[in-house]
Amino acid sequence: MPELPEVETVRLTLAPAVGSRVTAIWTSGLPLRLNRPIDIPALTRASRGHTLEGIRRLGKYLLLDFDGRARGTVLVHLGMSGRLRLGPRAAPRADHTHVIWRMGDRELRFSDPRRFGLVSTLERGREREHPSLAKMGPDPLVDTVDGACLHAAARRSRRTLKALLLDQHVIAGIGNIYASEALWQAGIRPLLRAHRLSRPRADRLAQAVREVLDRALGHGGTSLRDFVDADGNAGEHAHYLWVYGRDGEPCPRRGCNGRISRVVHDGRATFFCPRCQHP
DNA sequence: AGACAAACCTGTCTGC
DNA sequence: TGCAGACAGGTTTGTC
Repeated sequence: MPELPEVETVRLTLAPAVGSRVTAIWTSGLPLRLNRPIDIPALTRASRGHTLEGIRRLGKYLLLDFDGRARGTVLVHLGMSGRLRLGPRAAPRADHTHVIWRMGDRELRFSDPRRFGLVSTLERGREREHPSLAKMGPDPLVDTVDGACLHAAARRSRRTLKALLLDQHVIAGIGNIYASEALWQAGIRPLLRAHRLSRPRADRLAQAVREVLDRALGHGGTSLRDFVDADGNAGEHAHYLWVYGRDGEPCPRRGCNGRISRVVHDGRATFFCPRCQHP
């Protein structure tokens, strides 16, 4: 489900929880990503009895920073179907709820039907020692992801550009939807070999990545099915997608009379216009 | 190195 | 109406 704009939308809508103290924790006991159980003692140490001081995002990961001697951070990844919701304690519990942080008369709840998500803990200042974050690349909304940086990564890779964009070690936060969208905006074929990307086209692609993510964030993210923000609202960006999920439809680029194609690459649906996206 | 498939799991949609 | 199969925003692991 969630790529960078969706995760950032969750982060922004979770802001009202900042300043709240966790009074109790509940977990389902079911394992999440990789069949790994949640480390309940570590989660308790990091958050119970502590006040949520702030929420950060690194790529598709959220980091919930708590105060107290432990200065613990709870790491959350939403996987494909994960949700973080903030609501009244009395609200009915959604199916597949796995973690609840009680905060006075409100609760922060993590639910995830497919259980591809992650809830873990780490020590503040040691983010980069966590295996999930250790090799994470720059984040386009926070760090500089420009043509120079993209070109440098591309020139030493013989993979396709789509695969490069999806590699979180290269750029953090792009997923399957926005990889196709950014390549369409830049007018570049997804299956072009990365090392053949010229510097001017790298500039265009870097610009496209930023614009695509910004635009989606402005719409509160893309809800194809599952995604909702912390208040339970769906994002609007699905109405504005140019190519993702639109195979057979006319290319939306002005003056282009092509039709959107769908191919499967690396086992994932990839959408592009064969007419205006050049190899 | 990188392509590919399978694995993790549930829900939804399609076609018969 | 039921059932089988395909497919889904992600990441990890293993094989070739």
